[in-house]
Amino acid sequence: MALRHAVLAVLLGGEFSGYQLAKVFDTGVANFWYASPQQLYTELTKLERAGLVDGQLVIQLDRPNKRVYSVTEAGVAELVRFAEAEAKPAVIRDDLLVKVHAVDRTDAAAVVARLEERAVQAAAKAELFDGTLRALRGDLDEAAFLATGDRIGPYLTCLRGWRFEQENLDWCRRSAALIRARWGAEMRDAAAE
Amino acid sequence: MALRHAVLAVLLGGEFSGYQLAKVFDTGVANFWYASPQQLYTELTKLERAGLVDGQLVIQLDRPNKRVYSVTEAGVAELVRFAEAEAKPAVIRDDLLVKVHAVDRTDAAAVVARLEERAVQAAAKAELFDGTLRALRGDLDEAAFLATGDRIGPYLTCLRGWRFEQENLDWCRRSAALIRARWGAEMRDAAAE
DNA sequence: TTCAACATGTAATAAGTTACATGATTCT
DNA sequence: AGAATCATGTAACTTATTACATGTTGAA
Repeated sequence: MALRHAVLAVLLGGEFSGYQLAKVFDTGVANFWYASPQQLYTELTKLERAGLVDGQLVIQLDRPNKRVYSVTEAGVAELVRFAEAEAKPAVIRDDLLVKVHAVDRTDAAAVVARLEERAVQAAAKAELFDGTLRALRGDLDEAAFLATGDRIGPYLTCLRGWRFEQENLDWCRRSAALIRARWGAEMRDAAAE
Repeated sequence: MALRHAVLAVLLGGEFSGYQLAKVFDTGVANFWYASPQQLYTELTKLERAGLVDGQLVIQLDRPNKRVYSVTEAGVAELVRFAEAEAKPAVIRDDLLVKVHAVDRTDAAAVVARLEERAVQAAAKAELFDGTLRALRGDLDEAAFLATGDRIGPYLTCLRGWRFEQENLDWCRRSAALIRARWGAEMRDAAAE
């Protein structure tokens, strides 16, 4: 009963097939929800049976046919109910932070490597979100778009995702540098062995 | 096989009972992992059977007895293996951002209310983490602590959590103000009905 | 004596992940 | 002919959530 609303919220932005949705959810939809393709296919089936979305077969000549979904009136009503309910605290589960938390007793060189990998990913995501924000704004500047644009919801969530990834990048770099500074000698010793 | 490492990482900081751990995980352990008490009790049982933690009964006169756990050598070895494995992308699932994403088609007043609730929670958490950071630093300033303190891992993760909550607070406030500005008239109309 | 905090679990259900399966179409 | 992308699912398994269940101790 949770993925359901995330899917409905994304489908407000237009018609999507399961495959297209899977790509959107794979990047984490501006960092607020992640779902696997398998989850999406089953969820779309459930949503359609519940009458919250409407699926239409699209015949394609240049590639395999697909089924695209759009939100029904009942689906919008469900989103309204959801908006009024209390928001649960966000669920965050991050492997990398567990590794950093334990760094003093494990393997500093390995943790630094993981931080650097994540930094690269964070930079890529920040740039991706930046592009999305520009596309949503169009010709308008941010203030004008937020005052007059037709859908500010996706813009606000994307802004949050963008800032999150920028902070992530900054934190990964600083943490890696600090760990290097403390375990530099040992890391060189280990490399020399 | 995921909560396991988060529990081990926290237990590196000392002995904890299931009940104490539950309180730590309830705040999200500096925003990198959330787990319910039920999960923790079952996980601790599994960890002890696997020999990764060691449980000791503590007789208490002033309150019910408890069982406190500490990480064994095998537990530390498991954390080292974990540190070297690739970090999975973080899982984030946030109800509130779904509500905001859909705000243009749902109930702006309700979403603003949820944003304000979250802002209060974020401010409280930021302050909590700030206190934790100060306690970890002791008399030292941040640079000195990071250079010479005996465990910087928990400090770095707490720093991340602190920044995250500050950003959260800022985003909630700005988003609420923007939504109010756009739907102010309608929100007043609805309130007047 | 009732409430809050301390303390620990089990069972049923829901959700999410991983592995398995298939097939079309385009490009090299 | 083989790889990449598009496209959609099912089944088995692992995790997480929710509901249930119990009991101690201290303070109001």
